[in-house]
Amino acid sequence: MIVKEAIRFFAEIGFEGKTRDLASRIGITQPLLYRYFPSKESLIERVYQEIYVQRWNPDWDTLIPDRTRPLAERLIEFYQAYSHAVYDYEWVRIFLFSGLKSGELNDRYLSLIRDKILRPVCEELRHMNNLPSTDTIKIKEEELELAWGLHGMFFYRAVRHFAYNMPIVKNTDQAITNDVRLFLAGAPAVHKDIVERAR
Amino acid sequence: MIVKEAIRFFAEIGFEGKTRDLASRIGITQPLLYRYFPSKESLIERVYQEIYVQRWNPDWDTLIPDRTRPLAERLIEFYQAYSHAVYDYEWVRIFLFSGLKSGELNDRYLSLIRDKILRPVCEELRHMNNLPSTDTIKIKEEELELAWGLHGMFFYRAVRHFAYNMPIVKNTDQAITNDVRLFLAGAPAVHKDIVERAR
DNA sequence: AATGTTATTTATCATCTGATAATTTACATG
DNA sequence: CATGTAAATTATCAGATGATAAATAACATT
Repeated sequence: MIVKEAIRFFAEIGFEGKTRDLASRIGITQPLLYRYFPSKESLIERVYQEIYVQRWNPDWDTLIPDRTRPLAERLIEFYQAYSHAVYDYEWVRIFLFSGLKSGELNDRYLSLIRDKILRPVCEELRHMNNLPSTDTIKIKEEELELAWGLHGMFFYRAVRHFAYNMPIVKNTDQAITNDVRLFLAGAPAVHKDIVERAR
Repeated sequence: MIVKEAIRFFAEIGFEGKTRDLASRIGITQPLLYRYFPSKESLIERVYQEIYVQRWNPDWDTLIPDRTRPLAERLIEFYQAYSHAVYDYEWVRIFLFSGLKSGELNDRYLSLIRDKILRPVCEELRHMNNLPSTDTIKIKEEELELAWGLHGMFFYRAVRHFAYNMPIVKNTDQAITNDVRLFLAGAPAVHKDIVERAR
């Protein structure tokens, strides 16, 4: 109960939220928190762990590189599934709070995004557009930045909604579909130049 | 001096930053702050004002709708110019902190983005792709959401850099150019369907 | 019901924090 | 140089805040 409410509480208020307010929300007294957690900091650590756990489904590892299916289909399926895991009030806000605080914790997760989503996307884009494989010409920063653009379309929607409190788009799945289609239709126009430039 | 350092300070620490720490940074004593500002809250208000001022250049109003030039050229010029105004440590972080805190202040600014950037972009996209004008068929939520995608590519880069502390991309102008080119090349593939669906 | 153990609350501490009052320093003006 | 005013510092306050200790309530076992 403490952890569950702490996640909600810190997501809403930020980590400067007072232990008394948290306790009052749970319906217990403030010192009771200290029977279960030695300090506020340790409770926050627990919140981090809880929040970061199980946000990546191992099935997704094989989803993006599966060339038996059209890339658009794979990316749409992936981002729709992924959105169900991370398009979430608590996750988005705690991720932002944590980033603004130190950034340490986000590093791990951003590496995951880069290695499990963006690099594979670059590889598939190369393949789709008949460009040299990433073995012969390795992925360039500028190329990865293009893929971050796709991720930005996706994640900025969550930022607008959960951090800026903008009204939610009616059909998220449709918006994701549009983003991916636009991205894949537009990528060839710039991707080739980027790879050429990299030679 | 107080305001200048307060901006830097609150951007770094967040609005929970202590007045003593701020004073110590400026090199003055904490009570002296209260000679110039009646409360911490009023100082934060001042920081808001200072930060939001002059972030929009009136010249930009006519830049995006100027059909004598190619749309790509206009959008690239706009976003490169715009990035010089807002791609900034203090602005991005205070905007995020303020959003996470209440969202009130961001509303005004997001309305500006919508009305001065995204709606014009939708109108130009309609024109470029020979779709009905926004007078006959008004801009749909889903269509605006597409344009938010472009903005997301742009702004999420700033979030990654200033909130998550990711290393900066070497050539921001090139990245913006790529984003706009990709967006304009990809938009026709989805834009028509969206407008059709709106009928 | 008696007794020991665990869970929870009440009372409290030391420190921090925004804010104010009293005092001192710096400075401008004649 | 004297004197009045503004600027800044020192000394403090009241309430908040993370954390601890002591007391009480709840509960399980016999």
